Amino acid sequence: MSNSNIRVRFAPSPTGPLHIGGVRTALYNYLFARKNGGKFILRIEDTDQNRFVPGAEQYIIDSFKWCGITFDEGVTIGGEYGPYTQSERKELYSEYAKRLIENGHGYYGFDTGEELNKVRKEYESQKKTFVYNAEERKRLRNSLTLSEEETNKLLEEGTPYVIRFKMPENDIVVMNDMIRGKVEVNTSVLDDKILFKSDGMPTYHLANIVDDHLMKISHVIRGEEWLPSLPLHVLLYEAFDWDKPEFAHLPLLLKPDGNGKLSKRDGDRLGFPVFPLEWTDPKTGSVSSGFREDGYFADAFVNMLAMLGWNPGDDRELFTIEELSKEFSIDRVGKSGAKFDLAKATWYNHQYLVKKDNAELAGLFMPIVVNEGVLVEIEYLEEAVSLVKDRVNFVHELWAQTDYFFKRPETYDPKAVKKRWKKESFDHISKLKIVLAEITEFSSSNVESIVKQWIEENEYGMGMVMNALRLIIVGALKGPHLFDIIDLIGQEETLERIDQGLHEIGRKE
RNA sequence: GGUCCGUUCGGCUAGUCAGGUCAGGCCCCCAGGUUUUCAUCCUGGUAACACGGGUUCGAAUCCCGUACGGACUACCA
Repeated sequence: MSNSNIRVRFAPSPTGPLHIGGVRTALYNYLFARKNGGKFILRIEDTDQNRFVPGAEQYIIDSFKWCGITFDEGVTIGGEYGPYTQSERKELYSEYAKRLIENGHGYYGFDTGEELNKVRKEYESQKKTFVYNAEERKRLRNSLTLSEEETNKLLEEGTPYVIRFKMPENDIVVMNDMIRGKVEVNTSVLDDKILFKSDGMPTYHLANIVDDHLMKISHVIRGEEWLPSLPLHVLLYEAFDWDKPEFAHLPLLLKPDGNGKLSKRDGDRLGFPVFPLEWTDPKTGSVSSGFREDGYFADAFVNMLAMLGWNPGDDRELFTIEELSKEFSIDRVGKSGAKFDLAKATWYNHQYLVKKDNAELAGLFMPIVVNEGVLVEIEYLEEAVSLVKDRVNFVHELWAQTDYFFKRPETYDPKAVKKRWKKESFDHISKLKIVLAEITEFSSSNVESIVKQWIEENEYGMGMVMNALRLIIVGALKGPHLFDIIDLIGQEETLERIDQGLHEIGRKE
């Protein structure tokens, strides 16, 4: 299926780093566009001048780049519906706000923030909630209660004003959500939302509708937190007499323990990232961890995120972003919130790590090895990585599993010594060293067959000798197939480690 | 408080729209097996339809109610 009229957008506000819930929303938009042959647009909604955070926009762009989520139009790439930053479209919005006043769907409000707060407090003290609605607007300072002359006078004097939406009274708004189906709301519970602020900027509601219309957005796919404002948005489209896009409200990403929306605090508290990339707050200097810096692969991260709320309908769980682009469908997005599960995220990373080829992993591992003060050939690293990759989840865990490939044991695990270093061990290993020294083809399989044969001929007991040998080579009872280790470190190193081990551990009484 | 949304194993979920297999899979956890060690791997296991009504021969599935949870309720998005 391909439809060039399908156009979706992701419209973040540059108020800070993008949290993984936002990344998932963007991902679903991206997948929806790809699946349907549509266009994906990145628009920056920076209509709140007070909350602007330097670097946030760049962070968002960098995050998507890391994830492999690309845009067809938008900031930094352009397109025929630009500009794609709302502050650069400022002039547009007042024009549309005024159009609403002209056609009777909007009005000027002259109440100041302080006045309104005062009223709110009064209501609160009476245990009532103030809402600027059809009832209350009759008592407040606006172009509905003021005469036309008074209104014009105030306007001419430069009195600060806002433009509000004139919410219809007692009307049923019927909406459709692609995920939830039919939703109905009575307008009498809605308020007269501000569409245009006294600072000359539109609010989200106005800017969003105007831009979605002008940018010919066909489907609005966004977080569930927007569902309560859907009636307003639908009414706005109707007030402008514009065609409405389709709406899909995605379920929220929840904190792993308990309930509630996943937040930055949960990450700090439970020790996992909630942001794709590390973020340093420009004001406080505080650093928030990122999935990338924590060692997650971008493809694993994207896969994990995609499956939090969507599934293909069968048992498959591993998908590249390209595969997701072919399979994704809004129909298969769930209705309920999904708790972020760190264990599953780790599992995903493991799956991708195992699938990566050894050369790539060795390349990623090299800086860590160098940092440990070890100089080795990349080929040697590849061999080591291939032997242990299935026992780690992250590249940074590789060192703990491979350090004995690069340096001789500094200690010999006391527990292991106690358990596996028997009276006969010194004698066995001393003799075995002579056998090993005589082998000319020092390959894993050849050494294995010679050593095993030697053990059997001498009736020493496989476990007895092998554990002692492992202890001497590795320093502990861990690691992959011992003959693979011996093969990799080589004959000379093996013999030297035996000498060192015999000397260090000594005879057992 | 009000409005809206949601509710299947500990977590992610399939199954719900078109009622009818011991409610399936993955992660986690537990046990066993393989192994010279650890890990991997293999096998098996514990474990759920929020509750109460109704419709029906039959309900996780349709309807109503209740409970619980969440989101929203700014001149923020």
